[in-house]
Amino acid sequence: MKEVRTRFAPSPTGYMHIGNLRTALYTYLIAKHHGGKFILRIEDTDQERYVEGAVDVIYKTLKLVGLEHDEGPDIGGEYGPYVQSERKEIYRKYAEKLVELGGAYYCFCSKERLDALREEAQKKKETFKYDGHCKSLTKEEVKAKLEAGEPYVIRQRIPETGTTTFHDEVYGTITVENSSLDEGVLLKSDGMPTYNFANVVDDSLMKITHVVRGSEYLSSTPKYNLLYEAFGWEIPTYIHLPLILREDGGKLSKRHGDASFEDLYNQGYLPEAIINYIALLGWSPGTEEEFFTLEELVEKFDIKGLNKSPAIFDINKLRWMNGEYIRRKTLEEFHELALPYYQEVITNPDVDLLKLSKLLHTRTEVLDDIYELIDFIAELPDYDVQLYVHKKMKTTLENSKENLIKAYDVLTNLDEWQDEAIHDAIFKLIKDLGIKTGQMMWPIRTALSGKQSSPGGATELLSLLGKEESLKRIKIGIEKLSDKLS
RNA sequence: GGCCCCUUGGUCAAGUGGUUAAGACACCGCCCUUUCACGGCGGCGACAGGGGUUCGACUCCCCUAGGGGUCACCA
Repeated sequence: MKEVRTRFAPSPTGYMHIGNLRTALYTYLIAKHHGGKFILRIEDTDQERYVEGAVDVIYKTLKLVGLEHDEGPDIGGEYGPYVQSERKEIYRKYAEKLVELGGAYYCFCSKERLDALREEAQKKKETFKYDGHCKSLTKEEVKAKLEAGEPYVIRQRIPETGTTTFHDEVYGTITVENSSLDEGVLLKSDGMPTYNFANVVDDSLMKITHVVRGSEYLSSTPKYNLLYEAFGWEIPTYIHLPLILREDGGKLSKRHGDASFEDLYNQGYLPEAIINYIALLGWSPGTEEEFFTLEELVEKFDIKGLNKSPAIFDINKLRWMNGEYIRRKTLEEFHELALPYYQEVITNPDVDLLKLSKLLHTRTEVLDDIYELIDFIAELPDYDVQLYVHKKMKTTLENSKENLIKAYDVLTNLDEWQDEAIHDAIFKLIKDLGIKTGQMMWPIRTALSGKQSSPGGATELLSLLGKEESLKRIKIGIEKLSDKLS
């Protein structure tokens, strides 16, 4: 069997949404599973959509998630160049050859004429199809127009009758009427090819064996087949992927502000978690496992597990999975990830950051959660005293105040500010007073955090904030309660 | 609208003629517990509808409905 070669061919829009990323992933997996090559090609034939720095976004993303390509613009390869705008002459040559072969023809129709045609079709509620106006131009007429310097495009010639059939690995065999196919532009008047032409030429020239792309290309695939046939080229194996949809069922797009890989990454989603999650959107290993490294995916990936129906991107599950990835890291690894967040907001030098990481490790699903988790450490929020009242803890404004005062005394006299010592001192106090644990712990925790919930209980927070800050906050709590009660 | 594709719980998703129709997320409850989280246990919840085929359909066929894609000198 010949070497499997797949390609990921994004257009540089500066935005890689997760649908694109998943296509890249599957494309990579298919190649690597068979020990083949994964090629990166930049499809920048639309000069108007050129975005500065967009190619770098692609490199950066692929690198972050570990999808290393074997050939591409940055590393070269046997079949370069790998940027379509640099292959302009190649397309022209093949377009002209296709005209000779009878698979295409020159078209000199103006934009105005085309627009009028389109408008007319719309009025009659018909699908627009080029009317073949220039199809019957004689060789001489074409030559004359060309020599006169008239702008032109090259269009694909499609049989008026018959059907075209292609086979897709996931969708099966699909047949369409040739009469339903539009004779689209292959070579634009600026000399650049359209995607429809460039992808076929490049895939063939670059010896791509498996064409992997989103199912939005399913409806134009018959035209590509006709092109391959006209050139006498071998038709690749098609693998169309089901789309990933937004929560509301629409297609993912930049316009709708759908999260790109970059957005997710910046919010603190881990690349490996993102990859793992999207691998499972549209594909199933057929087992109950759901945690996979890239290497494992390479090993387990099988086209047979691909789904036909579109999948909705569920940020909720990604969140959970990301949290799972975080929890599976060692404390030290997590600490390293969290440190930059701490440094952004925490100025109190008494705070033991490693201890903080211990508390946040199981409470962080996405790194950005850390901000909200630690905000109270930097500054005690201006909380409502009603926070002290907790039914289950059996606390009231009155007993909270009393217990806080008692705790303040005990803690003030505590010299050894260590977890165990703090814990023992408070529990001794609770025992001496004969009250319920929560009646002491809840007020302390509340005074320390000023929040309904906090990462860690009273003991942890006392230890974390340090003696000085802790006493300060308890005092504030006592004052707040006194004010309210007076 | 034409053409193409899709249809198992809110979401992902196993299932390929005979199953109590898995599992995961979310949600709910309980346990653990000094809040929250983690963890443990349990619960809710689905084969879009209608016709066939068959001894028997989630599984095969047809129709309807719903959803999606595509109809550019964008990819």
